[in-house]
Amino acid sequence: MTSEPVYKPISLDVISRPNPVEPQSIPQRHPLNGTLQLSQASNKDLLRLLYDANGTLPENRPAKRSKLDDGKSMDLPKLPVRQNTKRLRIPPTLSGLHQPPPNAGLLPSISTEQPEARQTLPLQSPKDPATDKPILEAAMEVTACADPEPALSKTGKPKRNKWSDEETACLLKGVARFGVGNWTKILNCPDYHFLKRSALDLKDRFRVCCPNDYQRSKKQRPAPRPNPTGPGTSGSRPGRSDRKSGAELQDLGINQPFAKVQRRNRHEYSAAEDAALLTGFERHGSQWAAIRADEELELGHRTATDLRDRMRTKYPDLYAKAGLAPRPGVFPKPAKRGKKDEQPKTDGHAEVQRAPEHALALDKPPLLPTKTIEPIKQPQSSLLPDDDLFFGALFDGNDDGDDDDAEGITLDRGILDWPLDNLHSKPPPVAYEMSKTTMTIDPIATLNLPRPTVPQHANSGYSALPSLAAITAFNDFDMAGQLELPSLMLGSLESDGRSGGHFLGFDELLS
DNA sequence: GTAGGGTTAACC
DNA sequence: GGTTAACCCTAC
Repeated sequence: MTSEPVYKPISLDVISRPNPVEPQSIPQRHPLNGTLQLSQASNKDLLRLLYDANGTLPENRPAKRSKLDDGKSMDLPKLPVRQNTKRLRIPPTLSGLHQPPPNAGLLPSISTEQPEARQTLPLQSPKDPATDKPILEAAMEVTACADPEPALSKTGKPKRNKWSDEETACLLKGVARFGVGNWTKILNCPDYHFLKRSALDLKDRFRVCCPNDYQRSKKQRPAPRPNPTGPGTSGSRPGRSDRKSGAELQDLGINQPFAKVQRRNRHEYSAAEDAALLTGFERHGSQWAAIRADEELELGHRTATDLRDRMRTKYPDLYAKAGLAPRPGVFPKPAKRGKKDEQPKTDGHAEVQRAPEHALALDKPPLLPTKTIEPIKQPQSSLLPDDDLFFGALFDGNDDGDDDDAEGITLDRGILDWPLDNLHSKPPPVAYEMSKTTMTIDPIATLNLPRPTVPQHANSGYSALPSLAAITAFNDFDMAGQLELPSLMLGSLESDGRSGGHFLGFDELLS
């Protein structure tokens, strides 16, 4: 009887042992509740779980951007994203601060008020040799100039923000550089500085300063520069007009007539065009190019996008019935000043213009899957107070001056100490509690997830999240009471890159 | 080519 | 200054 030599493990064996946290071919079990987890799962596997409890992936997934509303699921409120605006870049260490933290109930409410520290600046400060003022004081003046608090008049209304000569000079230089009509470019150009102006403000100001140039840009014909000897041209009120003379423009280095930004002239739609568009829409659906190419309709002078826009504007109900998203329009528009009681017209469906009854025979089945859109989904409103459904101002880099109350959120430094000071306080028993000043959210309770069967952590009072397998094991639970996984986790299941999400790897998700 | 959404002119 | 709608940009 020969005995095998005893194998002694070497360090290489230890190194080569499978990493317990990496995906393996052997099905792993949940470390807490022992639930079998999927191995080597792909995003497709995950989609199967999410779409169908039986594990079948629907072949007809929703088309791009056309969300199926099965009435069983609800959407989390999405952050409005504005294109062409510079979104604030959040440092990696701060990313996620705009999302509810895992234990939001432990954190104090976030105040939008200015920190008190700003009012308790040290009195002594080194002096700026240029101005002989304390540097801090000078800095505060600059800050106040760049972002002034809206001064209130006696009537309580914000005072008119008069244009300074410097602002006007910036505007005129910008117009000379970018052309009449490129107001946003001028506004966003770092070379020019404006005090809480919108692109509309720039246009209005230019119309005041250079009415002839503004009108000429509309008519697309050159005109001689106005009298360079004095302000105001034809019909101006001497002494009061802000019109800029040729000499003043030349002082700013503007010697050439203002260029006009390339933009097609507007053409009103005639009744015949609208009728043809409706006919084309009935005939071709949202194939705008086909409508345009339909010679019988005589809409070839409009672009496909023009036709889409007109349909969307003129007949939003028909447009929506075709499964197309309505024009965002007024969202996120700030509430009107002094008309807070009025219901803002935000959804575009409550007051849509009706198409002529004769225009479309809607008794026939629609060309595209119909989609009923509820103005407000009640479960959403139970998640967050109405006031908090608007997040746009956080990322709105284009302050047009109307968002006077849209101050940036200031995090109190004490926010980091608060959880430690309240470590032993119990979480709120309900999903959220809201008073006039504070709101706390327990995201776990809010998600209404199935209760896990695992034992709770000793002394912690909190339960571990159930495994994904445990969640998806519910085949017959009431979907109406559940939430879709938040888009922050899954990126976008619609492959809509605009949402900025991405598919998380399965191991990422489990982690 | 289409959809979503931003920009701008015109009007009040 | 607010509203509306035509025009425009860009991701997909």
